[in-house]
Amino acid sequence: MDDWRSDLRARGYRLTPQRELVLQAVQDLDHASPDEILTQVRRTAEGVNISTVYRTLDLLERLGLVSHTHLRHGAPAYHATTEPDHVHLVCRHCQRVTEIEPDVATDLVDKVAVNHGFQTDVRHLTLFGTCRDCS
Amino acid sequence: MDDWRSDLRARGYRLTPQRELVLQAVQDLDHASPDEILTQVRRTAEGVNISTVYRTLDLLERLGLVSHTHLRHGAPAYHATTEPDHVHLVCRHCQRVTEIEPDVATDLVDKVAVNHGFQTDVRHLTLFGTCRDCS
DNA sequence: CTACTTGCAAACTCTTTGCACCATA
DNA sequence: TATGGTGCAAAGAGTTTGCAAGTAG
Repeated sequence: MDDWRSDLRARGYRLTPQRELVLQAVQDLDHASPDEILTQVRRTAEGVNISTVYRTLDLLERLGLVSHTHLRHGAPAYHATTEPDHVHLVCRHCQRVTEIEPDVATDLVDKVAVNHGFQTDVRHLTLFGTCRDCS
Repeated sequence: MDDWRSDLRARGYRLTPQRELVLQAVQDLDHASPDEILTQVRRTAEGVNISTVYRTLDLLERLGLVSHTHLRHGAPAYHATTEPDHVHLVCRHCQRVTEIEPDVATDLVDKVAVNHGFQTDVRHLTLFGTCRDCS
């Protein structure tokens, strides 16, 4: 929760305001696109550039602090790994995104591990379909 | 299997060589990107344009003849709906894509239907993680 | 013939990269 | 002060759109 800063430095990276702001924005926004993250960051630091956001998200993801999924067509959705894990339901009709408990996938994850030796990253699991209201 | 042609016309669309070729390419290639589909189509009809491929994939998807998922970063992967349903496993390390039987997801699909009233489209289900060889 | 389709080119969105300047450690 | 990081601008992928010319029905 706290000392990603030490970890960052321990790996030879520098702690910059941009990196703190991007991480903060990811935590505050939840499921934000790089562009939305930039907008949020710019509320505090106007001069920050989109390419810095991309580079930083990449770094934070490699450090295990953030993670991304593809919920919509174009841009990926980033969220902080400090949040509890969850699975996403995306409705193809109304585009609504719902977060649900990850344990609905336990059976699936186990079967795939046993049958195929595949370790599923549940945080990237997204189900596309039709929600209650649209069916 | 056969008379999508009648269906197409019944809905007021025209049957063009481009449409036949794109559908054929999707069936032949499996998991191809729009760009790969174009390359395949051009082996027969050189003059076909990428925008026609996009427009045609869109149409074929609306007619229920093809379907797409996001297996890699950029381009979507199209496959024919005549193929048996399957779930995709994508390894984040070696990028390998494996198709598995859709029944591993039965429990998940049922739970989500009961608990959230959500109808999952199993054909779009993709699990990201680490394959046996990479773990 | 007429309306639907296509090819072409330009525009757009999202992302990456090279480079000179800047700032952390 | 040395090296890693940033902003900027330009280049790249992937996709969409307007329009004139082509063609299926």
